[in-house]
Amino acid sequence: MPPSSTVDRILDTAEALFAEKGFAETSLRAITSKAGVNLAAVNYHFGSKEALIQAVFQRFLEAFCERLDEKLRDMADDEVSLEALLSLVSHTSVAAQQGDARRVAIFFRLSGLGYTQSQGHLRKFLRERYGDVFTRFLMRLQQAVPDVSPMELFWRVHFALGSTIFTLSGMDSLRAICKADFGDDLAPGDVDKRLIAFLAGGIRASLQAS
Amino acid sequence: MPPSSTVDRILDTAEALFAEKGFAETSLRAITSKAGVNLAAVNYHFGSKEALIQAVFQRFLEAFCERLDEKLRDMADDEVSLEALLSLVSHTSVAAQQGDARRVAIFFRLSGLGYTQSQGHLRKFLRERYGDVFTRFLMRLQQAVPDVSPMELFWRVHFALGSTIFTLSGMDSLRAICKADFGDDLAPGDVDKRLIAFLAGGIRASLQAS
DNA sequence: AGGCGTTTCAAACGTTTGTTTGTGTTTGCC
DNA sequence: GGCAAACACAAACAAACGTTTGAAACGCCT
Repeated sequence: MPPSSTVDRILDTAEALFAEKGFAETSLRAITSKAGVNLAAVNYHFGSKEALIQAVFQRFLEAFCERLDEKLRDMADDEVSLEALLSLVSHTSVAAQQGDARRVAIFFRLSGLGYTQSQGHLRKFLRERYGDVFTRFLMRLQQAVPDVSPMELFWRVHFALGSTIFTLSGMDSLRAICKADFGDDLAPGDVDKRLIAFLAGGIRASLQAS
Repeated sequence: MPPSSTVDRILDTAEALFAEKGFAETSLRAITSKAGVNLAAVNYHFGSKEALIQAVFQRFLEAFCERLDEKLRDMADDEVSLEALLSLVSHTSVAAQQGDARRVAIFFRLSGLGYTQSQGHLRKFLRERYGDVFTRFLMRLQQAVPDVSPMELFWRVHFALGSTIFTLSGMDSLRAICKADFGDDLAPGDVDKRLIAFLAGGIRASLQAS
């Protein structure tokens, strides 16, 4: 099967299973048997399970961060609206996964797991590797909403991050519920639009004195 | 040690360890040894690890849902603002944990884990048990923002849920980062206020035609 | 063809997991 | 005081885990 090597088959299967069940709940035997490769292949090609997890993230985030950074540079010093910046993240996610909505969902699901699960090695790995792209994006956001103080923005960005990861993690289930309850079969793009409106409203909200 | 029985010691220790590391990553041996009870005690009193997880959630949510439902009934048909409803959830969480901020953080952290981890038994358990309280709260929300269509509200509530769970899951780390970066040592209550303002802004946001 | 580095494979390794067993120990009730 | 029922305990259980091993198969180069 030349179109997919052993390494790729492991990565493809691992990212799907990790997204579905979590890291600790996914065994190497489950990955290798579903991928049709030998059990020892993971340790041979990646060294350990921990390294495999990092490799999965790296393949995801490399493409995403590269594209995002490029777009941010292209904008130079232009004034960019808050909505445009949020849409940029959305579009970059989709583009980085070559338009495959299923993979986009996996991408955010894994991001959420990476944020909540794992007691250290992953967070550290992600921070060291992609922290500065995040910082550059944050500065752009600050330009778009100068009325919001830096500290306020810090919190609101994390609020927004929570919404995004949480929503897109379970997007499939939520769309199914939506269809069942309201008879409305939304496309993933429709959800994005709604989410962006929500986030923009929240980030711009006035903080009442109290 | 009469003030805390074996069952309570197991529940206390389990909820703390689950919140810290996740369900799969926490072994029964870790729980029982830290709790100072025999390994077999878990299976004797709860039946299985899965049942222990459910028992931990039940102890948390019973108190919370009972209080929340009571407050909702007290409001009868009064007009209640969106902010007041969101604050109600916040205050009820704190009250249900007897004001212990550490336990409130654990509560939300566990909620997040329950939502993302576990492939079914927990979500089903939670839905069957506490689904109607959630529905009643949703109806109140709809009264507070009649301009938002039911389907739109459905999505925005889940966006808000994501923010809340995600934020309060990692509140401690975020407060530490905030202090390091801005020199501002926020109390948990301050975070709540900011979060509520963000959520209200998002839920009320206008959905631009596009 | 032959030798060599790379990759695959079945099998086994030592741990750790959740659970069960059998035997004490305590407890409350008549 | 004695007798069940409820509980605690050390020990062992089978299963699953990540990892390692050594030999077989492959692709390539001269």
